Formats: sequence, C-alpha cells, structure tokens
Amino acid sequence: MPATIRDVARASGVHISTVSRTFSAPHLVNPETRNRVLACAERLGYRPNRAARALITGRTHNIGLIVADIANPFFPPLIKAAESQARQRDYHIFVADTNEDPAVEEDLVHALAKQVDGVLLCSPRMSNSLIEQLSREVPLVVINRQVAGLPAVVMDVGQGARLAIEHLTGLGHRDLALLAGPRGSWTSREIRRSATAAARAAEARLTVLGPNAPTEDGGFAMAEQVRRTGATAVLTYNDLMAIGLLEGLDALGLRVPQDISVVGIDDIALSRLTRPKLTTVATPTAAAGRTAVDMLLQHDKSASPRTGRGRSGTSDDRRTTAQVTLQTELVIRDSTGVGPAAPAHRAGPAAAADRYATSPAVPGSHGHADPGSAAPATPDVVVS
Amino acid sequence: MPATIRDVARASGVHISTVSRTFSAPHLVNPETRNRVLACAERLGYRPNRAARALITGRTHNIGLIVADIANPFFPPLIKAAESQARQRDYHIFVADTNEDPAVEEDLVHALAKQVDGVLLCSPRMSNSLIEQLSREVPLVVINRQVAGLPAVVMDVGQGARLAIEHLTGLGHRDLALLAGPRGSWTSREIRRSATAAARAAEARLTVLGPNAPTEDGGFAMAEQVRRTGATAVLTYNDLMAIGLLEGLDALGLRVPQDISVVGIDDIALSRLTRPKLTTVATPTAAAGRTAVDMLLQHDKSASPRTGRGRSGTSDDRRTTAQVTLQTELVIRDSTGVGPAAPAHRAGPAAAADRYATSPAVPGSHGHADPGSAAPATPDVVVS
DNA sequence: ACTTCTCCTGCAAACCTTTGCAGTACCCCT
DNA sequence: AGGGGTACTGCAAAGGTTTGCAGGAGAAGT
Repeated sequence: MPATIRDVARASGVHISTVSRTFSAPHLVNPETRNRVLACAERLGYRPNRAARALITGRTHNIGLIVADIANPFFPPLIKAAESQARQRDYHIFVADTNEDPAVEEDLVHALAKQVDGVLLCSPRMSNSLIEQLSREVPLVVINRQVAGLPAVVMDVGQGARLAIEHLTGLGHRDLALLAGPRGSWTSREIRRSATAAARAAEARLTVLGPNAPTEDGGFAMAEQVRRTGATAVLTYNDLMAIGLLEGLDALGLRVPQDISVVGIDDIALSRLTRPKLTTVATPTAAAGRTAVDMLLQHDKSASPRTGRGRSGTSDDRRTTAQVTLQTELVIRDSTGVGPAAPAHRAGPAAAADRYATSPAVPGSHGHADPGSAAPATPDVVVS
Repeated sequence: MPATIRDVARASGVHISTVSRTFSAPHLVNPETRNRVLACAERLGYRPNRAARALITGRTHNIGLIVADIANPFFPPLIKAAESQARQRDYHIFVADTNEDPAVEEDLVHALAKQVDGVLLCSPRMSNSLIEQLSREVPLVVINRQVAGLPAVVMDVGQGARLAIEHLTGLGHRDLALLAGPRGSWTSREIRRSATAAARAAEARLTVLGPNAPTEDGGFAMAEQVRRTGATAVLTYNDLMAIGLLEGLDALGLRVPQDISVVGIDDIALSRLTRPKLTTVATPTAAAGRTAVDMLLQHDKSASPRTGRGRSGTSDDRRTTAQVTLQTELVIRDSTGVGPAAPAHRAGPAAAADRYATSPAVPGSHGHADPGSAAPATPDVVVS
C-alpha cells in the first residue's frame, strides 16, 4: 500500500535510479527532473524504505541502547545525553530495557543486531564471554563494565567508593556495611573491591551484604539485616537502594545520621529531595552517554558500502580499542554524621565538611535545589 | 564478514531455501538435513538477517514506542508494561524519546516506520492532522490522546480532574488555580476543560496558569505566580510539577496544606515520598501500556505476506478503530487540607477522609510505603 | 505395475533500494 | 570537423531473505 520507489518512477516518467538519486544524491540529478520527482513523491506520500536501504548500504543510522532498568532514575540522563549526541550526528537511538535479566539482554542484542549500526550495552549483566561473542555480530560499546578487546566507557566507582569509605572512617566510623548490587554487575564488584581495600587501610570492619536488587525495595528489605551487623555506617550500590534503606531504617526507628550514616552512589536527582538529603557518589552519566556514542560512531567509520571486490584489503583494522574512564566525586549532604570513634568536639551532620575544600558548585540538574530563601540550605560539599 | 544464509547453504551442501526453512519452518525439512544445517549455522555463527527478512515478509516483530520524556517517572511503568506484554507475544519494543519536541517526534516516526510493525505514540505533541498523515505510513496507536479514526487508549483525566476539584471545593476552597501542561498536550486540554466545568459547578473561581514545562522546574518556577492569584488550592498537570511546586511554595514560606493545598496527577512512585505526601489522581499507566500493545497487535493481524496477486481483495478492512478509556481515581494523602470556607469543626489534612469510602488498598507498586511500625501511617484514601 | 500420496528439496521470483558503469546529448575549444 | 569535457540518465547487479511451484524419490494403495 505505501508507495515505493517504483511508483514514483512510473509517475514521474524516469528510471528508479533517478528517483533514488533524487533522495540520496540530489546534486546528480537535473533540477527540473528533481522537482518533478519530488512533486510525485510528495503526492504519493513516498518515503525511502530504510530497511531496504540499510540492506544494501550496510548503514542504518540507528544506534541501539540497552539498559538494565529504565525505571531506575540513573539511566534517563544517560539516555538523553546519548540521544542528543546521536541526533547531532544524524543518528537515532532505540532504547530497550532488559529488566535486569541477562537472557533478555542477549535476546535484545540479536533483535537489534541488523537494524542498528551498533549497540551501547549499559550495565550488562551477561558474562564476559557472551558479550565477546555477541560483539562479533554487531559493533558493541559497553558502559559500566570492562571487557577485554571491546571499547568501553566506565565511571570510576572504585575511586568513588574509596572516597565514601574514607569519608566515613574519617568521621569516626569503625563498623561499616556495604549493600552490594545485583549478581553479574561489574560495577558492584568494583565497588566491593575498592571499599574492602579502603576499609582495610583504615582498619575498619566492613560487612558485605548481598547480592541485592538495585531498587528501593532492595534497600528497604535490608534494613533489619544492616542493623544486625551492628554497623554505624552503610554504603549502598546505588541511590535507589540507599533511599529504600533510609525508609527501612526509619521504619525501624533508627535515626539518620545520628544512629547510622548512609551513603549512596549515582547522585540521581531524587537524592537531593529525601530527608535527610543523601550523601552520595556522583557519577558523570551524561558524559558517559555522549562518550559512548562518540566511540561507537568513530569506530564505525569503517563502513561496508556494498561488499565491493570481496574481502580484499585489511578488513581487520581493529584499531586500539579505547577504554575511557570517567571520574566520580563524593557529594556530602546530610545522611552522614560522626561515628562513635569521632573526636568529642565534633558533632552534627555537616561536621566533617571542613575537612575538605568547600566547592559549593554541584553539577546536578535542578538549579533550584537550594532555594536559599528557605532553611539555612547547607550547600553540597563536593570531594573528588 | 558475518555469515549469510548462502555461506551456511554452501557449508552444508544444500540450497539456501532449505537453510531458510530450517529456521522459519523446521517441520518442512528432514530432521537429518536440519541437524546438519543447524550444526553448520552454529559453527559459522549464522543469524538470520532480520532486516532482510522483514523486507520480504513485511513483518519485523518489533514495536516502536515514542514517549515525550523518558526522564519523567510517569513513563517507565508504561514502558515496562508494554515491554512485558510485547515479549509475551514474541515482539520487541524499541523506545525513543522526543524531548517534548514535535519535530523530533515526527522524525522518529519516519525513522521507525519501516523497522517496526507499528508505533505506540505516547502523549504526542504533534497536531492531529500530522498524526493522521503519519498513520498512513505505519500503523499507529495513540496513548493519552484522541485522534479521529485512529485506535487510542486514553486515561480519563477529565474525570480525575473533576474528582480533584470536587475534593478541594468540598474542603471549602473557593479560589483555585490550575497549572496547565505543555502546549500541544491533549491531556492538558482535557484537564483544563473538566476542571473549569467542575469549578463552575461548585461556584468556585479557577485561574489557569500556563502553558508550562511538565517538570519539577516547571512547577517550581510557578510558585510565586500561584501565590499572586490568591488561590488556596492548586491542581497541577502532573505530579512532577506538583512536587516542584511544593518546593517552590516551601521556599516562599508557605505551608502545605495549612496555607495552600496541592493536588497532582499521575501518582508516580515519588509522590508517596514527598513531605507532605502528595494527594494526586492515579492513572493506570501499566494497563495503558498493555492495552496499547494489544490493540496494535490485533489491528495488525492483516499482515502483508508478499504482495501476492496484487491489490486484489478488500485490503481496506479498517475495522472499527477502538478507543479504550481507562478510569482514574483520586488518592487523598497529606497535601490537601481544609480551605477558608470549611465548616469550623473540621481541621487537619485528613479531615475530609470520612467523606468517602475508606478503601486503604492502593494499587501502587511499593508495598512498603506504609511500614505500619513507624508513624501513624495514615492509609491512602482512594476515590473513584 | 500403475496411480496416488507424502515428504523433502531445489528453482527462481520477489521485496526495495543503491551504485558502478556505460551511454547519450550537448557545449566548448581548437 | 574532430576531440574532450560535462551533465544527466538508464541498465542491471547486488544485498539477504522468503515462498509458491514443481520435481524426484520412495511408500502405500489398488
């Protein structure tokens, strides 16, 4: 029913190749002819079939973006950044959600494979070997994970976790807990590794609890267990869990930060709205999205315009597969306070602020977060 | 570089059609042959090219889902519901975000057109005529909008707005304000229409402010203007704006609900976490997502397997294009209280609760929202 | 032994484009 | 008049798959 190139050719009395050129290389066709063709196309409502075009050119001008859970506020900023970056380069982004399920993840890569020029794999839960295998099917860029031989952009959560632990031990906490993330998460492993090391260095005890669902519910459910560890400070895999934990602790009658301190990771917009405001590790999600798109597109210059004269030449120009690491920083707000071993003259949530350079500029989105006219509005303290 | 059907055929010594059948109609090929083919395919890492397959079958088994703003918590539940429904029917969903920009919206429909079997257009900002035109290019189901001749699923926000206004006037408010949504939003028009009528019926004054960006910032920015209207109660286009407004009013030193009442629309998860908890109109987003997928797939049975013998037959089986309307309900929490004209013996936020049947069951997601052990935990009051 | 079936496989057209190559027409120079 | 451009257009192959049709082989029925 929809008009094809042939219909337009017939209607305007030219060969289909001329119609094709009218759209993909207008300068090659006589202005007069071109206008006639365009008019017919317009009249018939013709649009080039992108699937057919992709079949022969090998380029779809689409990018797939697979995320673990679209409902996690961590992802939207990344998605939006990727989209705008892609749009600038005349590409479109198709997003898909895996529900944290590795099987769905694999399935989606296959589904996207031939309809996109590459896939951005965000926080994948699959095994490394599977990812490598899939990368032979479609160009891949992984985000929040390192896979040998694949381009990747990771946020340095290891450093962030270290900062968080140092912040807590600096406040006098000696008994720490870590709420780990989901099984298969590279990020969770990094956090655990780094937090463990930092705790050991500070001679503090660290209990790791998990794996857990990286959601509010996941955090809420662990409140009781956290209490049982006797920890006076907790680091969580992400902000959502921290927020759930906040609620859970509240339900248990524990006050934050007086009885127990909580630190999240991600710095989602929501973490500024909780009571108390959440101390957290800020990750540069937007930058990650942009970078990933750039890496994919750059690596992608080696198009395959028709098979040409066969597999001659050195098609294996697997140039240095870059791995970009983005820095993180600690944003100190109100959910962390002094611990039992703290110097006596210090007290209150913000007591530790003076240990660091005070740069009140916080890179977040909501400029109005600290209205200024209302409560004292302690500015965020940022450590990096 | 990736293996094609021809490679597999050559390797297993059969014709390509046999390979094709091995994958798309296994029962038609001798088990022995089939195994040989499968083995070769496995060895070569062959995967059918979905684009090529779509070209000839006319079916991609993909569905496009276009939303206005993926960062708005309203959408993820809808997306997830659509995804799981689609997955059940062996379809994949590709999501794209328009940034609230009608031009991007149109562009995306074109980009998706030939790569999906249909597009779910969620809260479109385009003109009706443009939508109709696009619907000739690819099957469309619109969500949160009514377009003549197109299948649609809408949530009855009109009814919701009416309930909200009646709730407020019932509490004794006589001066109301409405924070409208973005230009081009059908939902916003519906709300406005219905709210105006309800206010008139109750002989209350209603000031409409807008259009506004449907975000926290959008709500925050209007606090001052709301105050200037002298209204004692406000209804907002969505929860995000209501939450922003809450912050804005707080910054102005106005107390909610003592000085001013606020009602949102959507009942996003976040609205249960604000202080005070937000009174809001709950919309059945998940059901909408599921329904939309079903409508698309059902309307889609009329596949076009090859052009066959031409345009014979009655291809114009444009069967009754259904329009489904989903009910909404009012969830009364703590952001609404009595107004100046209220009976004297009533006071406090929950004072109006007894006016309605008290059904504490709220359909939301977070089962732990009311821990029970903590504060009195007033259960949500639901009106529908 | 002949027909009729069933089961399997191959052939080739079709889907909608893009693009290298070749051909035509015309103009400009010398 | 002849040579060399330039500007445009047509031809046909190619991309990877599906599928109606027909043919071959063997089994079963008469």
